[in-house]
Amino acid sequence: MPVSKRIAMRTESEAPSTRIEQKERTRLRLCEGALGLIGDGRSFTSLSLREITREAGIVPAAFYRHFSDMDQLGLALVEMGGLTLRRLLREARRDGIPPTDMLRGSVLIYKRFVEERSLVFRFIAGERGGGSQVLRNAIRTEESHFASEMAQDLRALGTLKDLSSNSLQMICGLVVTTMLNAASDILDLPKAQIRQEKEMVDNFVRQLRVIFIGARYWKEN
Amino acid sequence: MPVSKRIAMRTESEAPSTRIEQKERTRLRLCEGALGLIGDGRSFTSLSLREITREAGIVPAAFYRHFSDMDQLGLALVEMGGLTLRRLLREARRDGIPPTDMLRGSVLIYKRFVEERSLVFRFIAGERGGGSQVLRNAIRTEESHFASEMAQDLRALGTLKDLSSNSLQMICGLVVTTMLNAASDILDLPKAQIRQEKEMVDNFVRQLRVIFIGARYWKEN
DNA sequence: AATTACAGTGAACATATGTTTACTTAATTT
DNA sequence: AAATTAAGTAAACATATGTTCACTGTAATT
Repeated sequence: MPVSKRIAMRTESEAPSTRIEQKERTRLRLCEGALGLIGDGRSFTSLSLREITREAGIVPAAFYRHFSDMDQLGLALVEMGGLTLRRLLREARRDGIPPTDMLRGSVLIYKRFVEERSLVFRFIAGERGGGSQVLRNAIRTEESHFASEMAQDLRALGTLKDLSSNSLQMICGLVVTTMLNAASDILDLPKAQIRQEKEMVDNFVRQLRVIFIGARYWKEN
Repeated sequence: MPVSKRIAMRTESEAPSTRIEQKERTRLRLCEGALGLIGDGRSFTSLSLREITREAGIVPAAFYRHFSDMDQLGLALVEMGGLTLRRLLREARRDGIPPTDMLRGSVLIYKRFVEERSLVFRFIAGERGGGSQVLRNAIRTEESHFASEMAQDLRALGTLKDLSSNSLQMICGLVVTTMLNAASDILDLPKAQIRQEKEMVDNFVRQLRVIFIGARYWKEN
């Protein structure tokens, strides 16, 4: 089952391999190993150090060259999750928002985005409420950064002009949690059940619509 | 560390103990043992059968007299969670909604409710997005029942008269996920940090307000 | 060219795990 | 009162775990 039968030090046509590059590479293999196991339907907290190193193709003891602890690996994954979320916003900024039926368009883009990065989202959605205190807090921080960036973008777009930045932040927080909840739903969609899929997307779109209507009519204090 | 040093069969002043009662009792001890470990900051998926039986004061093999599987124990806990949610609504129905500042009042009641049943809510909040597929689906079902009941209650109260029951269900779904997200926040509140506590409650209240404003101005299709 | 730093090895450790099997012992049924 | 049922026991099993230690080979530094 281990995904890599590659040995670690022998640089087999992989790259010129400076030392730090090589270290980076196996560090990444550890992260991806963990994500891979999560993809098999396991929760991060239930993973053992040994299966992860097995997956990464190194010996258990070598784990400690990269992380002092499973929690540290978890934090690295949270950071990957944060980067992923930022990329979502960056791409949205670049491509602009779909001109007609903005919300539905955005939701479909988001859905695709989640599906293409299913492992990271599984991890985030999974450890957000469960896992260890440390991870939960780290994820919360990442979420709130994400919400802040989203608020900035909305400001820049001139959406919801009348809201105080405080209120805007609070609303973006609500949007973010709704998005992450939806991520979990998206990932659990039975394959090729387009009926159920339509329904889920529809529900998601309508929930966001409710939030934005609420935001438009929001009165400070 | 095991919370019960009590032996199982010897009925030591516990009760008259018919056989089924006794079985029920240790079954409960298994559930509570699991919840207890979750309370220590562990996720359900990471618990082992053996620690749970240790906690319950029985021998590992005896576990199978009650559940064929850890997943089955999980499902029992989900059911407990469902019952807990129903009780929340039942009490709300009985006591009525706080007359002034309804939302804030409800939130404070909910907060207290969550804190008093922290273990069940930790479990639900934790396994909702993570854990096994089976558990996630079971929790989803429970959530949707909860949302339905809430919708019924809102109907009976004459709130949001103009909404189709479909839309009402969708909005209650949003409220429920927001509540469960908040539950996670409530449980992670650092003890006696009333500043942070106020802020969290405030945010929660305002998010719900946004949703209900959105609901009031919602137009079908 | 000689030295050093260090990512990865391999073996050993003490413990923990899930599941099975034959058993005991008390409540229930006959 | 005797026979049956079944919750809980005790021991054994094969495997898995996290962490340690002295090691090796090579890229990097001197």
